[in-house]
Amino acid sequence: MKPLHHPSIDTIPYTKVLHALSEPNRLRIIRCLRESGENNCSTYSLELMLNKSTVSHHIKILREAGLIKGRIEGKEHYYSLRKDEIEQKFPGLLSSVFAVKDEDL
Amino acid sequence: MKPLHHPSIDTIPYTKVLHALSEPNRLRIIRCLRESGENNCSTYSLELMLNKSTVSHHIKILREAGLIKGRIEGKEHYYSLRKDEIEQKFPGLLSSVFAVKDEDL
DNA sequence: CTTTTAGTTTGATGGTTATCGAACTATAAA
DNA sequence: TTTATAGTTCGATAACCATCAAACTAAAAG
Repeated sequence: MKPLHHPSIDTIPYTKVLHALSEPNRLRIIRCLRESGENNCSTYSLELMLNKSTVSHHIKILREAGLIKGRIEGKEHYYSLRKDEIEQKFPGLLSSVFAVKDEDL
Repeated sequence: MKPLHHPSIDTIPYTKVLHALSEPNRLRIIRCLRESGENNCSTYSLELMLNKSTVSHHIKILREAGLIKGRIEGKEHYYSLRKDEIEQKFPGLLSSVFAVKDEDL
């Protein structure tokens, strides 16, 4: 069980964050995390109707872009938004993401 | 000389806009347009050290994502930001783009 | 200990993208 | 009319990406 790596926000280019957010399923994951605070992968496999390996892939990209952080509890992985850090480094970005209407994704 | 097509902002998904902005050279073009108001392609060929066909490609993606509009004058094409429309549809997004420091792109 | 459950990793596939050079179009200049 | 200039389009290439299934890892349940 290797621990999850969470990059320092300072090392992450803005374009990398935008790229992570520019995939519709990943954007849905981020928006879902705002509502629920914390979720695990099986939640998204169900909600997005994606294979679990695909979800794992998207989660990894979001994590490496500094957008989410993970916590392992038993055999479940829980993820949450790195809200304050992102807001500190890239002010207004997450507000913009959450302001968008579902039908405009 | 077929006229340039500018899609209505209402037809453009947020993820498409993010994707257009997630490429560093395209993001530089957008940020440059904020400063200068209007520019043509040769400006960017020089500034970004890219082949003119590559610049043309990026400009097209930005235009089709609803971010810029073009005006043809003689043999030069001038581009400008669709600032107000974007701000109306996706509030805060452009502010976030302009708030980023050059070294964090 | 065996089985189930949650998730990652790997390999493959089909699609997309950034880049360039060459050919093309259209306007302006000589 | 010939030439130069600004930009688009096309074709090719190499890299990247979203997706899935299969194999793997680790923890919980039986």
